[in-house]
Amino acid sequence: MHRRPISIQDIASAAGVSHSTVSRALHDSALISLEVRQRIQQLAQEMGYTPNAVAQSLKGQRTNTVGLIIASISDPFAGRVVRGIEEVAQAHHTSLFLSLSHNDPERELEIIETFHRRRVDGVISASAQMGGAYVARLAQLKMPTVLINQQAECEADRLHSVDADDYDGARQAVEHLLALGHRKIGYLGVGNRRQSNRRRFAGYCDTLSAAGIAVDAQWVRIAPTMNNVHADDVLDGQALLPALLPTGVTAVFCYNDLIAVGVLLACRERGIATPAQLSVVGYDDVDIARYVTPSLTTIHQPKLRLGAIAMQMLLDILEGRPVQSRVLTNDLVVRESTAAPGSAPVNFGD
Amino acid sequence: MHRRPISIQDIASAAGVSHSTVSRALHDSALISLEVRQRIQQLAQEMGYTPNAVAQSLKGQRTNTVGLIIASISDPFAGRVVRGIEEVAQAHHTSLFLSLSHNDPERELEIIETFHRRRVDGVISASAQMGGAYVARLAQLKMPTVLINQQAECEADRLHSVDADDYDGARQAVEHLLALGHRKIGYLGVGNRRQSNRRRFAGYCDTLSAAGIAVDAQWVRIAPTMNNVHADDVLDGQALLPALLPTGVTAVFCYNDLIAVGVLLACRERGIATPAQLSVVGYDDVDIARYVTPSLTTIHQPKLRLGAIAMQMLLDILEGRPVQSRVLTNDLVVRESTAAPGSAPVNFGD
DNA sequence: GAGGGTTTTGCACACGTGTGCAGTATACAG
DNA sequence: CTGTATACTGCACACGTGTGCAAAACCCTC
Repeated sequence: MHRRPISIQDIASAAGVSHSTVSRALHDSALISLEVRQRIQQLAQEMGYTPNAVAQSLKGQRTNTVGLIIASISDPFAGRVVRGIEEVAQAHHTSLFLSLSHNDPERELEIIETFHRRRVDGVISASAQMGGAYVARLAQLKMPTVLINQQAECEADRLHSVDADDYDGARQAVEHLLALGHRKIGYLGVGNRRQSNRRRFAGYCDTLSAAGIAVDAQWVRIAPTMNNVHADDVLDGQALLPALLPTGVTAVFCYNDLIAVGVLLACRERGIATPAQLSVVGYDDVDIARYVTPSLTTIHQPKLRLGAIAMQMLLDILEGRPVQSRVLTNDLVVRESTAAPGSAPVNFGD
Repeated sequence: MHRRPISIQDIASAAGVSHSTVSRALHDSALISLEVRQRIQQLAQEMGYTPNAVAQSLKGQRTNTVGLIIASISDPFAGRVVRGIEEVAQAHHTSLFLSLSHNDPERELEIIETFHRRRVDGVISASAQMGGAYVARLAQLKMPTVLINQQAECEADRLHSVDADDYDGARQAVEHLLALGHRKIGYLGVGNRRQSNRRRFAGYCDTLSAAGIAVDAQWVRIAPTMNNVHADDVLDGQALLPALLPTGVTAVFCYNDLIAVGVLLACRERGIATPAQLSVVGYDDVDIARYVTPSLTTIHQPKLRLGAIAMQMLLDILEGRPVQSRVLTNDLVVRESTAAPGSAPVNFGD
């Protein structure tokens, strides 16, 4: 029932020539007479021939295929990045293998092995976890790799990265709050994306220190590391906020927009007015940030560009062009969730 | 520089046997003596051998590869569906090719051709547009296909679908509003997803009719078809609502949650209280629905299951098992955006 | 030690495509 | 008519893997 698709051999038989001639004719090789070339091309058209990319991949050493590792596709941040990647890939006739890691190191290794089996030309990883073993294996397999938002130290020739500047983004967020007059500023982070969390937290600490404010350990809460799906970020934010309230913070800087949304929900439950009683800053500028009430002040990451540049970088590596890891800048987007500290004290508990 | 990965031939040379023996040994064939089998397996391990899936695909007629067509990855609805698909695929050692159509029929055709070139075992499409030519080509190429939320008429043997019941979902939404006491209920739809929009609209019309209410054409607005990216759904909802206000509707049923979010934003701009002055019902139950204010009453689609079942169905087709298109049921989720029609009249304009 | 049975291995081909090299046909010059 | 340059085409191999069939090696029995 599953009759196989027609091959150049079939066309060769029909045209009364050898398969070599057909192969060359379809590639418009000057070795084949114009007349024969056109006849074969038309015949191929009529017979509905589609070249077998698998065979071509086996023959040549390129598969025109790239493996993509994403932590969670439900994360709105990843969605935009993937779109940027896909657009560039499509334009260069490269197909994407999609795999979700759910921030599970074991699964990440499996995915790498699968990609290697499939002989992908390269790998793009936007999976935030990045265990050491995982990157080590990537380097060992000599698969050209571009990491997104992971700031690889360029260990190997084939390991590159494109990042948005987490440290500076955090700085902008905190300085915005300082400029509004806040002095007690909390930080809500995550435990399962250590690299970026560490950098944003460092930006937060340093900026406060530079302003002569000693960071109180009570102001900082990190979500436990068990949950790795994105939806839980909101729950985490919601669960983490109460612990922060007794400390008297008038503003909170969140690891990302979803945490911030959780904070907003928690405030709503408790009748805490935002931003009158508590200012909230997110990170990423995902779509949701514009839709919640109040709309979120946040740090905008150039997600589409992040993806597009990563893909372009990978193509450059494959073509042997010189490439250099890049760090993009983020921009503060001021919306409604931040204001000068109000007179109303935070009402914790009831 | 790009030394090729080692092959079974390399192992054969190292072990002093033929490549056939290696191939059989690695497959634990009983034809090979246990001693040789173990020796070769260990050798393969030591040499870091990874089977070449491309060659295997060429030899066998299966590639263990599935093509995935999604309208837009940024659409939170698609994200969950993809996750369901990916989970089942991963469990069955099947890799996914991801392509985004942006609801562009021309692009959809290109994608189909690419998938065919790559000899994917099957295709899953969650691209809502579905031009006729596109499905026709799929059937012509004899690629086993499962459509999600497109209710294919099972034209060919290989064309199946898994859907959530749009008509019934719309019925539930409207009956909920009727039960609350609403009589004038608007509908905000989209122009670029005709199939599902038509079905939801039909459910809306029929339910109102069954309740003895004649649908006023003024109550219905469909977003123009130019924009196909998801983010614009919110803008469309925002832009469409004003036209609806003068008609005196006390509730509006939206094609999806994003449209509904747009409606909420428009209401906020104009000082219209939701749900006191206007009840809003969405569709899909994406995460955002829980995060906006007021949280959205909506129709929950089993997105994860939709994807998982689609993938499982495709695997069944490939294994020759009998399969049947399925229609899943949706559930009404009541939240804060709906209430009995208030006394306060809608204040349109200023 | 020859014959028969069993176990183990290698040869050769297949999958579909691309390409170096040799071979054939055509044209042209001597 | 022979020799040579030129245009065109086919042979044969390669990519890496899997498999039917035959051949080789081994064991056992008479």
